[in-house]
Amino acid sequence: MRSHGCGDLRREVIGQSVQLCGWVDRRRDHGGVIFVDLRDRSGTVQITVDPDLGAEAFALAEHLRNETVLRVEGRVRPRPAASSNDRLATGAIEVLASTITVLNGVKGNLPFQVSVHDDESVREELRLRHRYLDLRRERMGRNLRLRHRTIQAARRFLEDEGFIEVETPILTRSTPEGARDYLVPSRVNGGEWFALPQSPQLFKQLLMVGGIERYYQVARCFRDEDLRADRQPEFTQLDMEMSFLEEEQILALNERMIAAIWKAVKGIELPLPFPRLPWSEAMERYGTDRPDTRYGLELVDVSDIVAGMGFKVFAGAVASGGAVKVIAIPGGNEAISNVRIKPGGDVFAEAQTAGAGGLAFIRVREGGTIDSIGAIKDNLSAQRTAELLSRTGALPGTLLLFGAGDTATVNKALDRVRQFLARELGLVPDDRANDRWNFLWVVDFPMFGFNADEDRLEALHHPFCAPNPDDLGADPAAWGERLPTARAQAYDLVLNGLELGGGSLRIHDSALQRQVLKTIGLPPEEADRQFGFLLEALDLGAPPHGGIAFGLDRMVMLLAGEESIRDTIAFPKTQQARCLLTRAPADVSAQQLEELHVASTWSDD
RNA sequence: GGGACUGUAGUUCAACCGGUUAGAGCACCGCCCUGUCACGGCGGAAGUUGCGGGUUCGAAUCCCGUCAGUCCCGCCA
Repeated sequence: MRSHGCGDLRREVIGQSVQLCGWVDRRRDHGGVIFVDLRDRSGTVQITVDPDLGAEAFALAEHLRNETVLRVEGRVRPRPAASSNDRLATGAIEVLASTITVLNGVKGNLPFQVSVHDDESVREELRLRHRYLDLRRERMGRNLRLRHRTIQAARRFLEDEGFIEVETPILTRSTPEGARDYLVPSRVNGGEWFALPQSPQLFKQLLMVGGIERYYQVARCFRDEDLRADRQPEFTQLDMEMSFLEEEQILALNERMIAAIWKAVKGIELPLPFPRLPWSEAMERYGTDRPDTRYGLELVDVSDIVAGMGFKVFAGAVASGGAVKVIAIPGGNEAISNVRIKPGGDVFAEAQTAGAGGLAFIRVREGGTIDSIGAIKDNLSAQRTAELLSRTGALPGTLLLFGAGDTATVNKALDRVRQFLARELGLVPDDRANDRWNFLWVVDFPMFGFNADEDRLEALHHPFCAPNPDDLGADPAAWGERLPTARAQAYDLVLNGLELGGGSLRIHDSALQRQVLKTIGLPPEEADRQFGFLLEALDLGAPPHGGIAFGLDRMVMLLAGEESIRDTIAFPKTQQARCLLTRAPADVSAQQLEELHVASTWSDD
């Protein structure tokens, strides 16, 4: 049907007859001569239609509309010197058309412009409803090719490292913990349900028990939770698991894989190894387990300094077991007005969103004097003031913003404020030049976090993470006591303040696995019912193993410089978890439900 | 479940404090144009201002409700 790609034509083929297929990107009709930019996935080329050299083609070209699908036969010739276009890869040549065939037309109006020259932003609702048109546009085509190159780079690397790609079930069983499951009723086994996997976690561990040793998968995962710019109900993980490796070896291997991907996709040599930061230090200095370390504004704990002082917000927070932490903003006196810190201000709003009651502040003046609200100023001794300035390293002109309360809220609020101010003050580099890809391993996560709503411990990653043996001790009798505060051999890869992936060494001892399940409140009989297959496998020669999973959509998003993973997915869903293209989800017939032994309780009220 | 923003021609946007016939670019249709490349020129058609209700002499504009999209909180091991 065609001999060349439109965008592949160069001087080398001058004089040759070519056959091209593609879409009309634009048409320029000069009355006597008509230019048609023909576009296929390789690019665009100018088709020149001259009435003297094909009356039929000319008559047809006079009424060609954008996005009409054409086959063009013609001869490649150099453009007149003055008409050469060096902004176009094919700009030195053109194709003089002898025959034009319309393969398909466009009926009615296009929902939006497709042309490569049209970078107008289009309402996302329309882009999603006519996704096939959106995919024809430059941006989405580029993103999907970039996604492909990302996956290919990972596959090449993992192939060289001896990994094999194994598919795991999409229809599996629902397990407790974690996100809501998408459920699928079983017709054959009435009243019973499959769940779509939230991740292939258990299967990849079983593959290790199965002696695969090195597994990976580009794995679709499903979670029935509310959406965000970086969360879709179905998303893709680059999922890996390996046997007989220490934690450090796993990190090193994954760093090399990330470096290989960045090299292949961006042509960038990432410096290895990536820094490692213990979780506790991340929380202390940044208030989050995925800090953006491209800029300062670190959190400073001043609880001990303000403990027992007359300002009750500070003293009370410390007395009730919480914390008082500070962000010191050099030059903040100039940059941030009181109005912005007080109720109604944008900085205040950031803290409030995170659950903080407000932000206390101190402005550092010349000669070690301070300005603040009376309640703070009047209650802060010279001694305490000096200690504050010393600990925060605050010079004159510095604004100190305080968070006070329970430690989790303080961390959360100041983390938000820190990120907000970094953007406001222009501290976040918006280019992604070499050194701006700020990778970081956060290691030594705790095994558990406390879920106040359910009044129980829950796994911070998932309940199959292996605890750190140093924290656990050798005596199994002490496990129950020592586990709740133990660190896990778990790690997250953080890039510019976003979690790119995470993993852990896994438990390969059934007694320890039972103990962990018990710790999160799963009674033994329930553990056996839900996870008996895993516990049994662990007893039948499970090797030490561990792994990691990367959020592929998010990785591609960052590589592509996009701000939503929807722009890296061919057919994404809206925030209401709908597919605007197919109109899914949708009604099914009563007969289908009956066959599935399902009755709907839904009502519109 | 909650908060915020957006919705005007096929599309991207405009329309000031509520006041004339809701405008412009691109796309579309017609005519002109032989070297453009986001071609150019002339003309034309195209609107349930998301939908429903209310306030008002008068509503794209104000109010209430609703639908859709987006961002965020909750939620997401």
